[in-house]
Amino acid sequence: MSTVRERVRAQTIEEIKACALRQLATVGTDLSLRAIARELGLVSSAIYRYFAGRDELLTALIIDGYSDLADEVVTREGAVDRNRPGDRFAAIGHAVRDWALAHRAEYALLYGSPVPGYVAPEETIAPVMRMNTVLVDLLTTATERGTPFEPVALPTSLRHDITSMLGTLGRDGVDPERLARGFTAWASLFGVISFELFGHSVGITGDRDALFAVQLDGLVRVAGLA
Amino acid sequence: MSTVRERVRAQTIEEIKACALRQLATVGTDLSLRAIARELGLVSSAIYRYFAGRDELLTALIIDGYSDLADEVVTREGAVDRNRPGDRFAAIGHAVRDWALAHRAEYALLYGSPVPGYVAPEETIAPVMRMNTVLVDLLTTATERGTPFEPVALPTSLRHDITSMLGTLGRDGVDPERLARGFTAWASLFGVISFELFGHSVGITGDRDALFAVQLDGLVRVAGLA
DNA sequence: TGTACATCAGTGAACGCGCGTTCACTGATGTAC
DNA sequence: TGTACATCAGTGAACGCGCGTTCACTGATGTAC
Repeated sequence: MSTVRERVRAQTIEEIKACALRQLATVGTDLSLRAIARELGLVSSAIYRYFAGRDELLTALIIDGYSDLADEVVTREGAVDRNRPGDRFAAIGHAVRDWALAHRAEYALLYGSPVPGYVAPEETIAPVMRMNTVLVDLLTTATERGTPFEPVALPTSLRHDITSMLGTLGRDGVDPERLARGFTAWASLFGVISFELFGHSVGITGDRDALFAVQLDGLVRVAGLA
Repeated sequence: MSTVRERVRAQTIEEIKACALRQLATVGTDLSLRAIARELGLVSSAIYRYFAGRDELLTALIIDGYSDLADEVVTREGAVDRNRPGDRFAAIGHAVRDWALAHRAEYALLYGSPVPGYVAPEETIAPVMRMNTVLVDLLTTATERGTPFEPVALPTSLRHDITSMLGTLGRDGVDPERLARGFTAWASLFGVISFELFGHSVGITGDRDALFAVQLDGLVRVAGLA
């Protein structure tokens, strides 16, 4: 192990990413390698020792973002009684929102408009999956415990697709109807958070926390976990 | 009325905006005045006869976007029985989604991540208000008809803020609880649509229309309008 | 209807800027014997 | 422990590019008398 060099290298990579995030926070999604190099006291071409180009850096940021968010969500949700899926959903909701408020630029990168010209490579799938798994786990528990949920009439095509997806995940036990409801709440959660972060909730109240708590209560109901 | 000149001018303005939209669709939010001029066969400085700068063009696009969307929503919702708030909400939902699918770039401009460095001027408030009014109108009808909704315990600060906002709008009749529920469904609607458009719903089903219909059904329930 | 003047669309050159990426290089850090 | 070589971080100059905005200008369209 060529420890010294390797440790320094890993550290520089972290510095570059941290700097990129700071830039995202001020300038938005169009980040500049030259500006990063400048801020780090490097010459612009030095960045290429660490990342093959702009897109590779973006990919690293996205992967880190999903991973960081998933970590947060998993630990916060893990602190709640496993047998109370509604509480678990609420814990997830608060975790996502808190993370989003603390990492606005990263949140926008993950859940805002796609970055023009950038196509996410396959490596990003795994960390996204971690997030999805949290939801599916919770719905699995709800299924096992027989938590009642408001029924939906799924058209056969949809029911078929969802069932086969659940099969792929090894979760045949979960009702497709329950998953449909759960996914609606899931997408809604990000909608509610994006509305707050992107400035569409202005003028309603100054007490953002209270508003979110009430909204989350509504979403737990849609998910059929109240 | 200097008709000829004025008509040509108005037409050129429309051409510039149309070209800008086409650019947004391919390149994303960072639009280039030079590229627009090029495509229109103009010299880059000519644009300044029509718009004071990039930001003014962006503002025009945003205002047009909200207006166009509001038009669509208002007409589609107007075709539904006034006395069925649930159906009205569903009509709104479908109208927003159809518009979003047909105007992806514009939708991202309005409801995606904020454009870095751009602050929306006051002129954008009015068209946004038209959208909000559609929701409030619907909730007013629901109130008048006494449509039942799932109760929420609003903390006093929130209840106070919402009540005073309703007062400002001249809608004192609407319960703050109902508005909270309605607004949750409203934000959720955009969340569900953004999820689909921004690629977070991949892998669930190919039948997007069916999925949305089911999700919308869930949202009508959150809104307490089922 | 005809002329003198004002308005305004569009030109073309120039300003100063920042960007991503390449390339041959220096010099320090690590490795093998 | 000491030397010869390989690896690799960082340099600095250069490439070709596109951008927003300004300015003094030409020439056509409109207006007033």
